Amino acid sequence: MGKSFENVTTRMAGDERRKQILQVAMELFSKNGFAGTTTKKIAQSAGVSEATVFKHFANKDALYADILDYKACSHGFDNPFSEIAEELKAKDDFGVFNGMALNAFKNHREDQNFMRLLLHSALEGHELSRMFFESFVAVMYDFLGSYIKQRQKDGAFREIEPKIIVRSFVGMIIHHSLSNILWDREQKILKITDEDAAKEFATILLNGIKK
Amino acid sequence: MGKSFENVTTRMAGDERRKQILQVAMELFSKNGFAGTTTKKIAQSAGVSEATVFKHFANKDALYADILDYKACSHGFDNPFSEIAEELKAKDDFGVFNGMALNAFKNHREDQNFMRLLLHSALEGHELSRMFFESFVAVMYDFLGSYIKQRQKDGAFREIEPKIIVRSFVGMIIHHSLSNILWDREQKILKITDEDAAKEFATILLNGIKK
DNA sequence: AAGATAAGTAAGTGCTTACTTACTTTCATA
DNA sequence: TATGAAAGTAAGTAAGCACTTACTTATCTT
Repeated sequence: MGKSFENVTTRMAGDERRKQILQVAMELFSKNGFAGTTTKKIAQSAGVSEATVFKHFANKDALYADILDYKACSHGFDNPFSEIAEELKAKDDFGVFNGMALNAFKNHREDQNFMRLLLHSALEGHELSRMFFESFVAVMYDFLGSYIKQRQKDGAFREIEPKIIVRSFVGMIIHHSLSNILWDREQKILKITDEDAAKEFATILLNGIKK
Repeated sequence: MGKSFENVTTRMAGDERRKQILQVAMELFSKNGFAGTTTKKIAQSAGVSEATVFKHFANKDALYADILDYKACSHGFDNPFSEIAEELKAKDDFGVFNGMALNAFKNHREDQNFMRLLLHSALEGHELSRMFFESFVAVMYDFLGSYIKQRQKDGAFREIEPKIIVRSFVGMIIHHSLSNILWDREQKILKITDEDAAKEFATILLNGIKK
């Protein structure tokens, strides 16, 4: 008795197991960093032997790198502007900035592990960090920067270097999310809904740069 | 020949050696994190044997913990408002926010290793993170928050929850420093002097919250 | 039902890790 | 100038690391 329960087959299809290992590996890497996470722990958390982990991934580095692909394809760093396409077209400035912030807060909240992983990889100087930066951050600076430039031409915003404006706004957003993830999980310092935070940040920024 | 040079005594007084080991250890921990830094590397970087490191520190954990004491006591998280006391008294709003930003940028620039160490410790859930948060961040939110509240009473600022304003401004500052330390060391995305950045951030924020 | 293929593992490999032991060298002071 | 304490080390140790080998099971195909 009992034995039969322990003996239930846990064999999975290759793709399924791969995904499962990636999932638990991301959680561990996000908690303990690359060097702080052992392949043994990953295997244990996934409920397989270490050898199985190395059947699915050439080595620890490849496993780490594949997390990025996995994230990029599944949830994806899809264009953060697809969600605010209408506002952009309509030049609804509040809609644009408010929407961006709301979207970011939602993603950060749902993907705290990935946020932590990105920070770890930035500190460790891992390539993941550079890839994310180039394929996401730089693109966002360009895109939002060019929207701001257009609105300056329209006479809606003051003539400030657009990238400074982007940095200001991104700073508000990232710092707010990081505060909630890293330092003030219980929101002792500032308790506020995502909606209110987005509204306030967008308002402060837009008043700060309007003509 | 040569021998005599290699033989020059490098023996140090105990306290001196201790400090030197702490110094190189902090650099390594800030680069590679706790798990990513080996006691062997620390010893090599300090130019002593591993055994010597363990003569001075009971174990790797104690060495890490002592770095925090060392930093907390030496530079200390001293009050960030002592440098802008005059501006605060004169209610020179631009002076206050510009001065805070400039001060922060200077500290972050001079102490990149400590910034990185703080981030590592936040991710690893180390006590250093909590200590820093309570003795520095929380205090700053209170202090700057109460200045803002006063200026709202004076009719200078709009009635926004002061802590949201603090978060906005701190976000701009921290994110700018972190960008320069972690993601964009060569300032490919945004090249700007500390002075200009402080001025622009202060201007955007003050226009964003003024009545 | 047989054979091919893929999922999975027990038991290693050589290397690195944090840490120790047993010893030598330096140097201030009596 | 002899001595004792402190600075320093060479050469370990056991445990842990990423990764491999040689093998066993399960499942799908024909």
